[in-house]
Parts: sequence; C-alpha cells; structure tokens
Amino acid sequence: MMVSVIIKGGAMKISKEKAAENRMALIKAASHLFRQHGIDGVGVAEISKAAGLTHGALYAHFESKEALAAEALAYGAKSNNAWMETLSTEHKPDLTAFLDYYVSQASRDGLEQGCVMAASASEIGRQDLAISRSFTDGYLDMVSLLEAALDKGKPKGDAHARALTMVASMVGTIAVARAVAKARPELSAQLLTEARKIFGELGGEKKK
Amino acid sequence: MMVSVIIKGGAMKISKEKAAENRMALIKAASHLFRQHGIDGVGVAEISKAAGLTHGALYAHFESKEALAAEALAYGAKSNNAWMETLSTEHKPDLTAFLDYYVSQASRDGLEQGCVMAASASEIGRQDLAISRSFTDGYLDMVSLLEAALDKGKPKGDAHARALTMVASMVGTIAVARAVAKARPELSAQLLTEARKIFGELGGEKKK
DNA sequence: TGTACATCAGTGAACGCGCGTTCACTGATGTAC
DNA sequence: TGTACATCAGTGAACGCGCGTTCACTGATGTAC
Repeated sequence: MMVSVIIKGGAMKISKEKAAENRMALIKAASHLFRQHGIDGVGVAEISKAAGLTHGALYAHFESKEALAAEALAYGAKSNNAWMETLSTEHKPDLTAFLDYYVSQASRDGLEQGCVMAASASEIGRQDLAISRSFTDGYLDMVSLLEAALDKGKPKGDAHARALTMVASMVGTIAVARAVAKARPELSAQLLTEARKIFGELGGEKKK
Repeated sequence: MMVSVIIKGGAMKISKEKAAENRMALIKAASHLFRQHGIDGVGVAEISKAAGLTHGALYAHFESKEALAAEALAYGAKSNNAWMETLSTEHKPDLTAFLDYYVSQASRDGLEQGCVMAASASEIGRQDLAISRSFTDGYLDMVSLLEAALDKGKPKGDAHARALTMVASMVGTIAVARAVAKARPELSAQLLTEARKIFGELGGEKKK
C-alpha cells in the first residue's frame, strides 16, 4: 500500500510593510495583465506569479478575483489619468498634448500601460456593480481632465457635454483601432490620424 | 465486478436542407449569445442547446469555437447593417434616422440584437486574425453606410475620414454607455443625449 | 422502379485541462506581561 | 529587557466544476447499379 507523505513548504510570516507591498504588487500585476488579456483572459495563478506570490496569498488580500479586478481597474484608471495630468502647461491641461498622446499608434500598441477603458469597455457591462463603479470613476476623471483642456468658447455648446462625448469617442477609436490592426494595419493608422484631427476641431484646438 | 453498459442514443441523419438550417441556427444562436455575454462568456454547450442541438454537432459544421465566432461576428455585423439600410428615404440613407436609431437607450439595452462592434470591440484585439477580419468587414460596411448619409459639404473635410471617425466614436459611445449604466444610469442617458447632438453636428445634420 | 450500400449530420459519454477557491499548515512578526 | 504566545501573510496540495474537443456509434439520406 502506498502512503503519500506530504511535506508542507516553508512560509514565513511577513511584516505589515512587506504585506502592503505584496498587496500593491498584486494590484499592479492584475492591472497590467487585465489590460493585455482581459479580465476573463488571465487566471489568478498568473497574476500571483507575476506579483512573486502563489495564488493562495491572493485570497489573504482580496475576497475574490472580481474584487481584485475592481481594484485593479481603479488603479489603472488612476495611473492613466495621473500620467495625463503631467501633460499640462502652466497649470492648464494642454489639449494638443493630450490628443497627441492618447489618439496615437503608441497609445494603441501600449497595451500593458495603455488605456484601461479602451481595453475593457465592452466587457464592463457584463461584470458586476463594483466593476461598473470603478470604470465610471475612471471615465469621469478623464472627462474632468479633458474638460479643463477644452477651449470653452470655440465650438459653441456645453464643454462638459462635449468632454463626455469626446472621451467615449476616443475610447471607441482606440478600441476599434486595436480591433482592426491585425487585419488592416494601414486602416488602423488612418483612423487614428483622421480621428486625431477631428477631435482637435471638436475641442477647439488652435490651427497651426 | 461492475460492467458498464453503454447505450448509444438514436441519432438519425438529417437532410442537406435541414443540415443547412441547423448550421444557420448555430450561427444565429452564437451571434446573439456572444453579444450578450462575450465570446469567452458563452460555452459551446450553451450555443448548441440554443440551436436545438448537442455540442458534438457543432463540430460537424465548424472546425472550432473560434471558427464559429468569426462567422457569428460576420453574421451579426451583416444583420445590423442590413437593418440600418432600411433607414433610408428615397434611396439616400437618412442621417437623422441612423443616429436616432444607433445612439439611443434602445440600442444600448438591446444586447441580443444590438451592435456587434460595441459588444466586442475591446475583445477583438486579443482574438485571432479571422476574427479581426470579420470585425473589420463589419466596420467598413457601417462606414460606407454612414458616409452615404453624410452631407458632403456641411462641415468641410473628407466625408470618408469623418465616417471612419464617427463610426468608431459611436461604437465607443455605446460601449461606454453600457459600461456606466449599472453604476450611473442617468449619466449613461446623458452621454447618449449629448453624443447624439454632437454626432448630428459632425454629420452636417440640418437644424430643426 | 427496386435494392444495396456508402455517406455523414447528429448523439452523448468521455477526455484532459485549467479555472477559482479552500484549507491545513508554517513560522516570523508583533504584542502582552 | 526578556520570555511566552497569539496573529496572520503566505504556501502548496486538493477540491469541484465547466470548458473545448474527440470519438465510437446511429440511422435516414441519397446515390449507384
């Protein structure tokens, strides 16, 4: 008769400081991996491994994969928007820099660090409330940022309404540019170029 | 000792006509279910059941789930666009009808029959070439349709470029409207209303 | 038209696999005295 | 400051489950003669 001998591996307790670091590492890893492969496209094992842990540890920090996803989404939106805030000149967000950065091939191809909304928009409606909330917070943050960059007078009409529409439109543009890139790279590039111009006009960008 | 007796169930061969019907039923079921739950969100068993078959039959018609997905996507795009073509008056596609239909709460909530692109855009970039091709075909069809509806003169600039951007923007608007609907229904409605107006201006719609 | 038989759409059990989650256990941390 | 002990982040085996896919088998269809 076979007797299986189980040797439990060593696992030291970690300081509170280190634990907080590990928690953050899980959120960052999840945020990057979800943007590359979608929420359903990455497993907890892969996320944990990328954070230098085993999957069991994940459940010491988060109730479930979905709870981690909500935090990862919020983190991704926050860091996207924090980066865009750096594109300001003299305390006023700069529309040209904003559009050049966002509506570009670099933005389209930089999946890991790229726009969370473009990477997840069509999946969010199928996820639960916590995830919808995280998405909405990130969306409104970006709307505020863009609104501050818009020339209030140029095209007549409410700047907030224009910002709401422009952010959703830019998200769609990046998502579609990604979707067609495999089949028609030159079409994808054309869409980005044309959209960049049109968004500039919509935002009241000064002509060169 | 146990001997397991396996009784194979009856399964008659079906006429060519009936087989073609079943194939179409699989495509339709897949198209509706994918739009509601995403490609990764539905299994072959569920699709087959919805088509009144077992999962084994699916593999008599398609090489894999992915092959079926490509056809289902193409079918969905074709039927979306066929429906939009009916929104023409006197052989000229009507911009107002087009926007009223597409940028609306009905369009946002009608997942099963709704826009394939809005339901899948952010997932497509992660799928294979065949799926990217199907998406691209559907996108270009809708671009042609919209382009024909645009007032060529109104806002200056290339109508094709404007149609490319507008379709991607509309797709993004619906996707974002769906994503925020759970957390902030009134914000979702506001986005649709404002975007509807702005797309009208972009398309050179006559003021009332 | 009648008979023999190859075809192949469809069935349903079974496959291996990877998923999210649980849990008994470890052992340094951090606290109580 | 030193000792005793509770805490709890982390480990890794194991869980049940549903997935996509395969395959031996069925039997009406459709064809060859």
